[in-house]
Amino acid sequence: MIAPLQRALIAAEQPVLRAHGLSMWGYVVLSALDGQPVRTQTALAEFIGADKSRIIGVLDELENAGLLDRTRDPADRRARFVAMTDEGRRKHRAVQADIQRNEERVLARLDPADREAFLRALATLSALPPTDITG
Amino acid sequence: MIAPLQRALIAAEQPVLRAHGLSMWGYVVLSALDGQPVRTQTALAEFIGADKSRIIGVLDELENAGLLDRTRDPADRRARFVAMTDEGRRKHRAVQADIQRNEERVLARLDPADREAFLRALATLSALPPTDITG
DNA sequence: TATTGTTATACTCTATAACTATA
DNA sequence: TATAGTTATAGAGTATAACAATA
Repeated sequence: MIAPLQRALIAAEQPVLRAHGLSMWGYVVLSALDGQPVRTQTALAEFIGADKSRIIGVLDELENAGLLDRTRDPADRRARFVAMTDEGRRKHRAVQADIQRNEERVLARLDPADREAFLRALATLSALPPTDITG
Repeated sequence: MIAPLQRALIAAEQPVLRAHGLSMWGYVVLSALDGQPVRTQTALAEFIGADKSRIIGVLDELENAGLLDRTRDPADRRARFVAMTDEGRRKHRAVQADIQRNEERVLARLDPADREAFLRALATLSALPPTDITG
């Protein structure tokens, strides 16, 4: 049941992201940086369930677009501190608002009590460490 | 929230499927055939959200393993009627039982009311035509 | 020697376009 | 001419391994 739902939700996000000039991974990265920045790209990649080599092109694009900054950690010049810029925060909020507007429309299909429980359950399950699910 | 949950659930299914000698798509096809067989492979592919060319190798494997039959429709010799064999049904039930046992364990994290509402909401949303979600 | 970020390479998946056989 | 199934090819996405800089 989750698979077709996710497929449809991704399809719904696509035109919104395109309108904002963002890739799916770009949005995922910005979402991960929302709130707290991150000390290493490796940690960022692991957090979003991607390989460290996979996000480099994404970070390049986001940096070129002025949506985030990569600054070397003076204490360990190997590491690159990654943080959103103000423009990145604005962009992320705008995209998120567009996406959530559509999600609201979809969630309106549920009766209010189920909707609350659904989101609560989803939050609980998605926050579990993957090993708790794989066993 | 759905993306990481699905990733973890797929990771959990992988060893179970491997133990039964089934691929992910193989399991999806068997699940789709559970209950009613299908008159054409194209319809089957569309039903599971795949391209018709993508499931051919899967159908070959399942047929070679004796889990399904492909018989030509006498009324239209282009079409191939696809149906599970008894062994296919047994295999599907066995795999499904293993997978659901793990899902039960995960769902036990939710309190019973949320769990019921979660499954009900998921059934509602996953049954929507994709266009209802994309808008 | 180990780790961070990067690049290069290979591999897997998937989509698209031909091809056949039937209609 | 159109459709069902199949095959072949190309493209995207992903993982793996090698590399340079720093620790």
